[in-house]
Amino acid sequence: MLQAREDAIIQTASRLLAEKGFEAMTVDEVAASVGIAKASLYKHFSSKEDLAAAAMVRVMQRAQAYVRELPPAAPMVQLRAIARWTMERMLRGEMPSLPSQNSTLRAKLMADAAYMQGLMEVSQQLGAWIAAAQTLGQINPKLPAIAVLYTLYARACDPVLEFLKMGGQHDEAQIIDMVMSSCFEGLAAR
Amino acid sequence: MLQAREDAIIQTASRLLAEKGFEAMTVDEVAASVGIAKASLYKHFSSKEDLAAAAMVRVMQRAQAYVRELPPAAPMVQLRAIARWTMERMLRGEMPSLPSQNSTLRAKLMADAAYMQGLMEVSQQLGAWIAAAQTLGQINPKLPAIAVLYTLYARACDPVLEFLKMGGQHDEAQIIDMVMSSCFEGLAAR
DNA sequence: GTCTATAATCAGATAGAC
DNA sequence: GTCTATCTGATTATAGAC
Repeated sequence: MLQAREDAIIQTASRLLAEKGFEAMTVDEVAASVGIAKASLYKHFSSKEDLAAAAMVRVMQRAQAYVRELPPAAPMVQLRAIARWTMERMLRGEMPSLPSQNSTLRAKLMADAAYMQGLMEVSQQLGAWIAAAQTLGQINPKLPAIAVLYTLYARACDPVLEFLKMGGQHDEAQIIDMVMSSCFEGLAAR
Repeated sequence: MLQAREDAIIQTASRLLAEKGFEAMTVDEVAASVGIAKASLYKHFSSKEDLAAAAMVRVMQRAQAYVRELPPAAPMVQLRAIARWTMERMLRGEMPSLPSQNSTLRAKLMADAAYMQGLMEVSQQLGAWIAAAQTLGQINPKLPAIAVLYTLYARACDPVLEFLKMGGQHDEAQIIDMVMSSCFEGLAAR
């Protein structure tokens, strides 16, 4: 039940981080939303940064699990699946994207073994699929693999998703299809 | 000279907004960086939000001027030019992208005549070029024009640019070429 | 472990002299 | 218009009872 409580805290923090970002999210708010006192939250996480880091670790572990459990398929299929999964998470407010600027928070993550292991494993698997897809002539071989990797990661904080959602003209499935198309097929006609 | 001072303040704020975001940027910091006292800054801008809004207005007016002064060319050429200009600004730290979450700041911008006029004019011009390019079969006609527009706007805060820059493996021109390629031609090989 | 209450700090905004 | 000094409120974090 301690584990369950911590999970509830992380889940709430994750949602608020996705909605408002690290600076705008307050610890009071997280505690109130979970339904506990702030001091109780601090028994679980020793700082706001620790809490945010825990949220990042959790989403990274989810990504790790997703990548591991993908059924065997062509590399391009895997890459598309990852992009889709990432965008689904984001549209559901489950993607706690941190400001890429906050250096102390980033330093904390870079020192976190669980986070780094997840990041490494996911990046290596994606890197292998990207290289394979390029060899097969399915991914543009002129793009450095690192640029492809970052482009896929960037789907986790693509503002196009929320702008289109706010517009209210399309449902989530349509929005994801559109961004999938512009990401893989590009804006230019084929 | 009052105008010049205000310009200096806005320029500094713009840079800091690009570097750290609205929440992390402090008014103390802006004032110190300009070389004036905080109270003096408040004689020019009545709140931190006003200051950020002024920075957004300025960049919007720059975009407006850029679009207006583009020499006549095929619509696809214009769209590519805009995307490139946007990314150049961003890489130079001159693109004060606001967190899309801050609602009071967004409300302020939506109520700002100068900002809205710039946004409207730019959006209408881009919309016309997008429609023309689709008619010519140069932009994917299956993508709604609004999705294309948002995708172009999103280049102003694309994290791929700064990640690749941080990597240090490529210079700015190469980075922009890569992101231009993934944006217009897509990740998939042609 | 949870709570109430409080300390400590930081940042936005202002007062008032010059 | 600029400054120094200060106010005010919000927020992170902790103390100490239960």
